[in-house]
Amino acid sequence: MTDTQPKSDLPPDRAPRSRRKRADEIVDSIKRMIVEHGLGPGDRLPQERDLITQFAASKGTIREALKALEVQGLISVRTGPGGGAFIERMSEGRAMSLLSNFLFAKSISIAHIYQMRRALEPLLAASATPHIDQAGLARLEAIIAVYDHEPADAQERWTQRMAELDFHAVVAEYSDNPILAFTCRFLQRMLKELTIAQDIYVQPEPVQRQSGIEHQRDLIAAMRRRDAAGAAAILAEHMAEAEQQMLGLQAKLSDRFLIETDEPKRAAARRRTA
Amino acid sequence: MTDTQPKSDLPPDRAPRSRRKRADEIVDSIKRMIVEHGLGPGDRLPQERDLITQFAASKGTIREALKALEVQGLISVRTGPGGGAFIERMSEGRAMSLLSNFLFAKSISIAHIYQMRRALEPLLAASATPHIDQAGLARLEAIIAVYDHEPADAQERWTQRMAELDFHAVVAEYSDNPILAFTCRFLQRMLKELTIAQDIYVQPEPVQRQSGIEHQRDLIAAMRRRDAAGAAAILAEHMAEAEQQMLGLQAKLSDRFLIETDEPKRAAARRRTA
DNA sequence: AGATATTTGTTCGTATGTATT
DNA sequence: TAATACATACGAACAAATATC
Repeated sequence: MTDTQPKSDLPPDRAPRSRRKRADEIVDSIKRMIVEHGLGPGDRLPQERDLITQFAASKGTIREALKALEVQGLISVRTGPGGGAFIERMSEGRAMSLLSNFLFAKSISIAHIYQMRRALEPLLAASATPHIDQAGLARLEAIIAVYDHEPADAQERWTQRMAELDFHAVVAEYSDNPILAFTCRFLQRMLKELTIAQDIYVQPEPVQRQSGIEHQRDLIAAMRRRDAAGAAAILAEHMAEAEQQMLGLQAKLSDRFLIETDEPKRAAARRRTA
Repeated sequence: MTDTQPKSDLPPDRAPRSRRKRADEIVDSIKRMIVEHGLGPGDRLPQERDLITQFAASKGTIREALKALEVQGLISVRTGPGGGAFIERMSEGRAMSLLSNFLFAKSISIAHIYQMRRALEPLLAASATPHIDQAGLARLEAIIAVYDHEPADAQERWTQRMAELDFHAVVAEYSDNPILAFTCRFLQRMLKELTIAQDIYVQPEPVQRQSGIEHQRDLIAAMRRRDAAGAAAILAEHMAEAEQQMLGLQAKLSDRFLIETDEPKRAAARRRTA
């Protein structure tokens, strides 16, 4: 146990051919310090001054290390008396952004996303069914109200499509499976960000509104009577339908594409330089 | 747990309560610069000196910004002539580490992971079936060879369990769905890191080896004849069986737990300080 | 192989900004 | 308002790494 075997598990990534940077060592040391002292969210790290003496490093190096921890969502730093670095609980939004950075390079399609949603959203609904409360059901009904009528203009159409995704996000809040909930919400976010999806969403009736609403009302009813299997079945059908419609509309628009944020600009820039 | 802040309403995520840091502004500017110039992996950013003049910032501030980008896996920095900051393609390992940081706080159980694996691994196998080649099938067979016999000792038992997970990781390599592949491999990694799973893996016969191997050989055969549906069905059965066995063994050992890396140490530290 | 030029890495001193009291 | 305690930012100098000749 005490022998430090390479274990062949650690270096799957890149060979650290260059010497370890001091700031990175300090990052690891601070991480160790956190777990060894059992620090949790809200607890404060030693202040810069003390870290400087403790690690015998300069201000700049310590700041780099703290910056690294901040980007990872592990700490946040405040100025003023009583300020300093505080342990944070990483927000879901940050985790998703970081993950988006990774998937940025890969080509993600509507088909990829719906392949997963079709499998996972039913599970999500089932796992939320035992835990959702009256307040949650009321929130779902309130969201449906956003799109239970014909949109007046493109702006409202967009709002309705986003609300439809929010519906599923609320369901995720009541799941007892954190990793399932995260994955589903991430997929929902991808749909919001995917440019091709955005193009689809502004099309007239990107999804059969009536049919979708019926499914969602059925889902609420199933959850209310704590029918997990029924909830899953309803969502399976709902997802299959949504997938068909999205793919159908996609066929009319484009073929391939990349993820969200800035890809179109990037592609355009590439074309310019070519 | 002890979320001391009443905080009531507004700030759900991005609360610009404190003034924006200069380094963060520069991070965003550099990101914009990257997409606007259509920079891809391997391309170089301006050197520190130029960034300093360009943003009218000090060296320390620029370095903080670069460190932030580095942690996000967007760039890597090299010294020496021709050195500088280069655009990187974020590695899967880094993405998983970042995601682990997020899920660290939440309690993840074997049941949570297998609930997802049961749904996703069959999809994965199906999506890999049309694309896997002879080399891939050979790799799968080679991995099976690692555990097609009784383990001699605890060390080999562990090695066999890891190889079993690697089997599925190889399948993931041939999927055409990047996000599905990533998710499955992440779940596999969680199983490697979960302490409770580690405890289970050193138990004698944590998984019925014979049955598992049969499934995997069947899977290879199905893939070889390009039978995606068959592959999915085999994996569905395999996962259901594995889940039952893991949960059964878990019941004999523990009840709840947290994720890998340092949680045990942290829990121990808490106990010490208490 | 060794010297050199280039570029990042680290340190120190100092000044400014910001939140608490 | 002022004093205090902390992070934030600047600039100059020096140290270390590495590609090239």
